[in-house]
Amino acid sequence: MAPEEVRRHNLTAVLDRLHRSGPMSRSELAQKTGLNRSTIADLIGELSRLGLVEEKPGTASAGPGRPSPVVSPRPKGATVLAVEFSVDSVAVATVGLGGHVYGKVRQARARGTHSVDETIEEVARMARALLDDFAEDQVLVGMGVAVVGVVRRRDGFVHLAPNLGWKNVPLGALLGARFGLGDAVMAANEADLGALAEFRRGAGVGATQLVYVNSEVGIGAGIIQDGQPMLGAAGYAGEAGHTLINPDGKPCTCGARGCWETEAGEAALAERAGLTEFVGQQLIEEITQRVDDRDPQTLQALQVTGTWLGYGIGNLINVFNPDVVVIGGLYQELYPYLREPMEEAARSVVLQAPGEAVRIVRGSLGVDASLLGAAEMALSPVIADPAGVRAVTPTEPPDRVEA
Amino acid sequence: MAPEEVRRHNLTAVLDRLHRSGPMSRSELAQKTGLNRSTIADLIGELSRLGLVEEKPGTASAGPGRPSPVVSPRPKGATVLAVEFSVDSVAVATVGLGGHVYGKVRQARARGTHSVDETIEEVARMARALLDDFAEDQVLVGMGVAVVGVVRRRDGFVHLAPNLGWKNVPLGALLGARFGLGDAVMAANEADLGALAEFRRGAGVGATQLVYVNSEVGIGAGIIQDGQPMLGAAGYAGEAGHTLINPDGKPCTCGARGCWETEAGEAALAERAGLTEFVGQQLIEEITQRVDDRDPQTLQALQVTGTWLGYGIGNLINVFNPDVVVIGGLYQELYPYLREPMEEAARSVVLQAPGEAVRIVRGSLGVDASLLGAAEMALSPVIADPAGVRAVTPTEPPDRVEA
DNA sequence: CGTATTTGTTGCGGCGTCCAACAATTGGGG
DNA sequence: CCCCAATTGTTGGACGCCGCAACAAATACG
Repeated sequence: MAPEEVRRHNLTAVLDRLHRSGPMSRSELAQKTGLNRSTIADLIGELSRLGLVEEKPGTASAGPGRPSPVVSPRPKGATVLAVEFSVDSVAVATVGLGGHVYGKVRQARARGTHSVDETIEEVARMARALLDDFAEDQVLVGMGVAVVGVVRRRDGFVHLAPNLGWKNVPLGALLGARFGLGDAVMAANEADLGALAEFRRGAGVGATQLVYVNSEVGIGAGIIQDGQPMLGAAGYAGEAGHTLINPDGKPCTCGARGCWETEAGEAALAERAGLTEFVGQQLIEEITQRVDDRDPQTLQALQVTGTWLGYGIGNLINVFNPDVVVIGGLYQELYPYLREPMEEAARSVVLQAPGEAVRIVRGSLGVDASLLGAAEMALSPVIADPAGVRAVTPTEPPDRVEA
Repeated sequence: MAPEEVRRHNLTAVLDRLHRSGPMSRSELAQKTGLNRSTIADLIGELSRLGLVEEKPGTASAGPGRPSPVVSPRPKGATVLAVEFSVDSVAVATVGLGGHVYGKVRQARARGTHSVDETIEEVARMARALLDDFAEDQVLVGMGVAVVGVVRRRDGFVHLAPNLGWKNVPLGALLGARFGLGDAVMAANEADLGALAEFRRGAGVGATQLVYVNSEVGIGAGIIQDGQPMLGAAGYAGEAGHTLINPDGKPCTCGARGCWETEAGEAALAERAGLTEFVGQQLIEEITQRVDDRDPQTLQALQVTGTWLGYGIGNLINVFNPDVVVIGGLYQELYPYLREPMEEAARSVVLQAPGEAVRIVRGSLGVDASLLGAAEMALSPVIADPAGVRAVTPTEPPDRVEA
């Protein structure tokens, strides 16, 4: 490890703290990082010159002593485009260092197959409005993409996204080309990014081992292991929705039978509730309505589905020994109704030791978890090498098509 | 990161390479670590003064140029006691840096409850013979312990070890006190350590994401994630044997029903084969015999058990996206018979993407995997801080009891 | 208003790595 | 047999980065 690597390491340590925990006094930074006051001063100076942090004179004063200036991450210094391709919507946001959201657009779409090209053009239109709002000195550094499907981390290759009708789509490369961002595009699975977001800015802050359970049409899991996303050998880890949990179960879209998601997924819930004509948000609303009316079939459906959900969660707890399990996706909204059977079922599976320390909680970022996770992912190279920040200038998106 | 931490980091980088990959020329070390020739010379000098490596003059000469001396890890410089408390045996070994095994003793025991104190005394007797063989200048640095049960990593507290009849035993502290090793004792689960050993010195060398499936009485998994053992929040990760895989299955010792190990474990196999009076090695031998005789019930039992084994492995592949799955424990020996149904069942569960790159292989370390893993674990503090090595002197174990 | 306390600032020293020049050693070609 | 190219250990010096200690600045409290 060369001296310059040490420098990078320490710049990262400081910036990472600010990015995660927000504004902080210089002296606090020195304490937390264990670095000397003079070193911190020097590091802050460099980060400030790079435009990644800014200092406001001594706003923080508690007790006697010279007031310490407060250092804040500077969102304009490094902003990313976050994009989410979800089951029934597409979303774009601009997010800066420290997690500041400049703007966010979500566009509902019918479920089913969508052309890749048209979808990208739609994203381009949505992004244009957000990019137009950029300040003069605002620096764009890349793009993060969340996809509801199996995505290879390395290059953003979409192996399979049944809910979009995509197969073997080099999405990362396509977006990079379309926006003129080259390889400053990172893509990953929705659940993995939801996990990252809830871990960084949501219900899982402070966890060391986090399991995020994302339910949309299918069920996916995202895992944070020792503070780092667990990617697997090729970035495909977390496909817990297709673990076998009931050999006598229903056939699954994946070709197997009795997968967790065939028992605990949205379709299973809808079928048990006799509401197969509804999907997504409408299904949620319909169910909520019927719960209020104390409809027995709906209550029973929630009971059964919650139980299956809990079995699968129990399995994940035994395997990962997490301190937090976060329920994300659709079921966030049904959490109050699913909670009891889910927790009971999980308890029935979980061994005593891993069961003692775990909390099962509802996600706190709502539908935007994956989108925010995509932003976090795209910001990570900046934090890993603050001095290496390169601004990218997107090619001008096309003018809006006039009617 | 202070300068002294940089030094430690680089010492670790060099020693770790030697420990894992064995003897290596100086120039090769420089290449692999990216450090300068002069820096390498300095680091080797320090490690040599610490007694952790030794140089033999230019044995390695390929092509023109000045021959580069070969640097080797020096096992005597840091040796550990490795102990394994398994289902039907206790084992002790002395292992030095680089993985050199000085001696190894395994003592078969009947299954069932064993007194903690007597077991520790037995280990002390076994260890004595090995310690007597120590050379004058051989340095003992600690003890690593593998336990067939649920063990808390931090302090070696045995939460539950049904196969030994132990519950809430502060094993780490007891062993530390008995041997006068204080807190230089580390304990962990058998499967976790089997994973570590196969990853470092067995069938999983070179993997990035490894899943080790250990079958003794129950089934446990050990996971290597990005080259590091995955421990979970409290060190209990990997209890895959108690994941629900068949809701209509048999009751499990854990209180639940349809756990993976009730379907794919040793007891299930024995029952299907009609050999419930045999356990462990005897069961293996009996089965092997009957397979040679083409006994239909045995063949069928292997077919069914292999299938269940494969389902669970498939689940793990979907969740972890490993590049290697290593079959360890009892089933290593039945691997040839289990392989086909296992692989077919796994394939039926695994998604295409994570299934493409994975290899399912038989462990190559045999019954000693966990024991060797315990040694690797106990050696890890030396590698993490080579300059901080402290020799420990075990209290003289009691004289052998004369008959 | 003075004192204790905390923290930024500054100059210096130390540690650890890199660099460049040189020496050592070997293989191969004439 | 000798010379040259290639590779690598060795050595002294330079550089980068951090820690330290003394000092200055700014605040709370009595």
